[in-house]
Amino acid sequence: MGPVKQILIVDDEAPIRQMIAVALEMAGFHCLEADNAQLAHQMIINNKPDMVLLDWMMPKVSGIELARRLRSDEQTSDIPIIMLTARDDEDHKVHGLEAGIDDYITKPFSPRELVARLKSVLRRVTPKGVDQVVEVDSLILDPVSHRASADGNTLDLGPTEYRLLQFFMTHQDRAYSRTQLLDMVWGGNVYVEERTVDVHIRRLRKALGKRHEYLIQTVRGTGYRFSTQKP
Amino acid sequence: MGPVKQILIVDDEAPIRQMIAVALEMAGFHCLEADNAQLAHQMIINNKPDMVLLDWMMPKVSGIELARRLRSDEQTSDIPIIMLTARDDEDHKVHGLEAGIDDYITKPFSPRELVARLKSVLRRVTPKGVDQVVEVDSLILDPVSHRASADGNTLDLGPTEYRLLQFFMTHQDRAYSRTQLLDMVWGGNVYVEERTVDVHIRRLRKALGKRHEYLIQTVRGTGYRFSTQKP
DNA sequence: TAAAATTGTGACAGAAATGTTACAGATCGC
DNA sequence: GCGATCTGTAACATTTCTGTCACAATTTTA
Repeated sequence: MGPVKQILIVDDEAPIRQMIAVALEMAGFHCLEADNAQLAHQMIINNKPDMVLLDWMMPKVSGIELARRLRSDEQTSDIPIIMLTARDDEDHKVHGLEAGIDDYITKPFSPRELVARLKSVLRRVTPKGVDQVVEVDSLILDPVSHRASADGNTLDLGPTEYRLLQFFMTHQDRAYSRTQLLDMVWGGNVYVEERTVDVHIRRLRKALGKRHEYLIQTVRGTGYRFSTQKP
Repeated sequence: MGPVKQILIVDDEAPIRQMIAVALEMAGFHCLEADNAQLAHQMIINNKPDMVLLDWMMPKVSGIELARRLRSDEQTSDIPIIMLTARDDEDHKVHGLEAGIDDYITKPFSPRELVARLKSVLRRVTPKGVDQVVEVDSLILDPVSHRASADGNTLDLGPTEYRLLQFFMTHQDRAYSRTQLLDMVWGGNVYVEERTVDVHIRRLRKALGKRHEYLIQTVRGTGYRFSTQKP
């Protein structure tokens, strides 16, 4: 077991912070606490915690705002973030994903659940900020210029295909159901047939070409997965 | 649609147990019952249920005490617990939180409420808690990427074979009858010939290959068992 | 040892899931 | 308004999976 992980808890309500802190300490983590975003930012820069637990709703600077700032700063863009959110709001989830949130926990949650999710995220340290160029097997996605290219050639993708590819490239090695993809890529509250996902998958595969289409794998009975490891 | 969830109901009053059991069976769960903590503990170790419904007040060993024991044992610390409590006592809730209770239901409650809470907890806990990578003798099952591999090569499994393997890998060293397997892996309310299990076992063994097929052992007259220990 | 259970195995047809194509309406820049 | 894209669906084509059956192989029983 590696060194003790430092977790920064950011929430303006002291009781919640403490409850979380107790649970985490019992699970063998080391906790830092901050009751506002400014202080949190300071502590993050000074202490470089291994993860930040961030309350969505906070006075002044909101959690999501802080998340954006952390992501846009080279120095802090690697640190995984778990968002604590009071409502089960799909819109928020989508925005959160864009801001590079690694996971969500909806209040109320049990300490055990928190610890489990936290461990899961730590295990999967995918320190890719959202605004970072992602490269996979000479497939390059540049969110800044909003273009994807393979072997130097720009891919001709529609907006949806681009978002789909972006989502996949930042969430590799994980199987997603059609519903999840609709949630994450289309945005939760649209009603679209599940089969529509298949069609877009097909378009994306076609655009990727023979050389790269293997990256998008179908997981029969479940959905799809993006992985460099061949099926 | 995963395997059917097994719920253990622990309460010393038989009518309450039955009422709960009926409600849960109707909702598609599979129920086990225990009328005291000792028996419950035994059943939990033997059957590894997906969740425990635990009455707070019981003769001899109380519910909260059993919860603590379950939590402190590595083997059972993952199993979610919902506490059935007669009074709406805040103190208890706090103690319960520390003991890792996942939710509370205050008696009297409606069956619908119970099922709703139970599903909610399963939804929250199951994906992350159970989504642990399982590894057995260089056989790896990763529920997140929904992939099983042996010696680095992905196994080619159909959905049912995958679920079967997943069930076995998380329920090792215990023999299951064909009926039980149909309940757990197929889902209780389908009518399928028992021999069908044999066929899937055969397919799974084939997919595992010579090197690993020994893991699935035939228990003549009973069913099958998954174990690294040769018979 | 023969008969009876029990389990292993291969084949197959129907079912289910996914791939693929075509198309009509929507959207957008001009 | 107009052409070019892009989208979501429906319809049809393919692939893959499933449950059974019939028969073989193995173990138990008598």
